[in-house]
Amino acid sequence: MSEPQSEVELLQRADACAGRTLAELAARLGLPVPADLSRHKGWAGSLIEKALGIEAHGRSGPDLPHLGIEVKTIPVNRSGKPRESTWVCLAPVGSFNPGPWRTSPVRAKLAHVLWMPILDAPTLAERRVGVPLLWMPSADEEEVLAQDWASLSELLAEGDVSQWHARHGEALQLRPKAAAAADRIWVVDADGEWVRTNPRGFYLRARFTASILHREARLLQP
DNA sequence: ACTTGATCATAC
DNA sequence: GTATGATCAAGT
Repeated sequence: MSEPQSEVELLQRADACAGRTLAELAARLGLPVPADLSRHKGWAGSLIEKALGIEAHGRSGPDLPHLGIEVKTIPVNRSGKPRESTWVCLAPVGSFNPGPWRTSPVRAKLAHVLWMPILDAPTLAERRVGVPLLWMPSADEEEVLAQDWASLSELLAEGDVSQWHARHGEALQLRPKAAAAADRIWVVDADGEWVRTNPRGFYLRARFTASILHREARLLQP
């Protein structure tokens, strides 16, 4: 399958996934379904990418560079509420000039997102794809994100690593992002000293993505 | 129940 | 090590 060449083609493929179980999509692609995600955390996301004809991995930037669209699966419960926060990108650390929201890596990631809800079920194989939603931040959403970016990027630039925790931010938050808690990077702290801390990344809070998905009244087609 | 910190696999 | 894809599991 070639990559979707237009937004319409992408959305047609996405709609074709709606209502299908992960087992059905995997079978069509000749892929095994793991018993659970504990050691295959990105499996559903990769499965959906393959189902949409997106060439997985090997490139950075949006999933569809030509269309400028990022595809994200999001696990939701039976009520349609997100079960998890959403990974955005690695956070720049150390002394740097926090640029404006407009040119930030967070905005680059979130400018256009095709949300693919994955509805919870007793087993992984039985989970179904919900109704896809192509999202662009509204003016209000963008303002919230811009403000979070301003405050969080300032914290990062200041170098006070004790403040690099998950409790800041209304929509965006900072969280550790590494293979293990022991992973360390070097940064210049607020006193100009080199210190070691763990890498951080930006995540979207579940509250925020819940408000996005709320636009789609029915997450599962009849 | 929900949030925060920790973790898993794979490609390059 | 960085970036892709995320969820797990401890803490509150």
